[in-house]
Amino acid sequence: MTYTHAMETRNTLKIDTDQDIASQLRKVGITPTQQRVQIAEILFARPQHMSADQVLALVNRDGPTASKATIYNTLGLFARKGLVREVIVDPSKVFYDSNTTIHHHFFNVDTGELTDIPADDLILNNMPELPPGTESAGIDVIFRIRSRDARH
Amino acid sequence: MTYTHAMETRNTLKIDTDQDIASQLRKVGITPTQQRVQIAEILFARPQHMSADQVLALVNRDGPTASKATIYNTLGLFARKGLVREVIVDPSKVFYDSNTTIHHHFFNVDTGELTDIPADDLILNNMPELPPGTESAGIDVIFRIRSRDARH
DNA sequence: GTCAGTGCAAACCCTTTGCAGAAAG
DNA sequence: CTTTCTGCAAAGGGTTTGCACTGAC
Repeated sequence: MTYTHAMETRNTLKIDTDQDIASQLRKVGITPTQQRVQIAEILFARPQHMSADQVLALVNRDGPTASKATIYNTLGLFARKGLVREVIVDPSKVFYDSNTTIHHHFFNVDTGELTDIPADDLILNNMPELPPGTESAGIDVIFRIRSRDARH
Repeated sequence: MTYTHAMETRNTLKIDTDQDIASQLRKVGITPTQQRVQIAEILFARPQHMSADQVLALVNRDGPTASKATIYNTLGLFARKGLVREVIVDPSKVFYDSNTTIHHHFFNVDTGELTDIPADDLILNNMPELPPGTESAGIDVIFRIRSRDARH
């Protein structure tokens, strides 16, 4: 995923990039439809955290391109294939994180803002043994923070 | 909160215990109504993780005692007052943890089961600096696990 | 042409809300 | 008596579903 925001400015490059994305999707066993490519384009423009709603809004910024159902289907599919990471910190909505390298999060409970903590900024020692018959499906470390001036 | 499950068997003790709970609630600035005491009784019988739904079912096990709205109001109030900890691991519902000592969680994504990890079983080093203008509101560490035989 | 993917709207489910009645002090 | 709390039922809001249509290959 070497696609960058700057590429969007030139059409020929955009087409090339779409082809790149298409082959990336094929590589993980995803049929690259128009909608999926467009959603991937938005998500992988840079490492970011987006809700389904935000993806929907961006995809349809210049006229309707994908429906709500397709957004949810695609995000779920991408998550299952490991292209994005679901971040569950806010009971009201799921965030999709296009940064799939190991890292942690600050979550501002006042603003709903989610920001990254590089993996090596935090070290986990004495890792607990997993319960018998289970295997790891990921570790989430969330630092919940509050804006210092916020009312309680 | 020294209330234990065994106490429920004797009525006189139950009454005493209700008074205990009432004063505990007053201590943190909560008016001890019938419903709140009953909810507290259930939650603090032992350290446990319950969804609003589960609390509702238990409270009303022997006839209706509290409504859904009251359950949500009370759980939210208890959380604000620090009597329970909200655990956000499942996008579909919030868990309320009556163990407020520092600890972490296993979350089995297949079964929805939530289990404790004692704080000292895991050590966090190199803690990141909080973003300027913010203060901590808690740290959540969740080990997501899968039952080893589960289909993917 | 076939099968997978998409769109639409309705259904779902947990949670919140508005407001009248009940309880706490 | 006053203020806070509770109950009911309806509304809210993110997510899922059912099914006919469309697009990928």
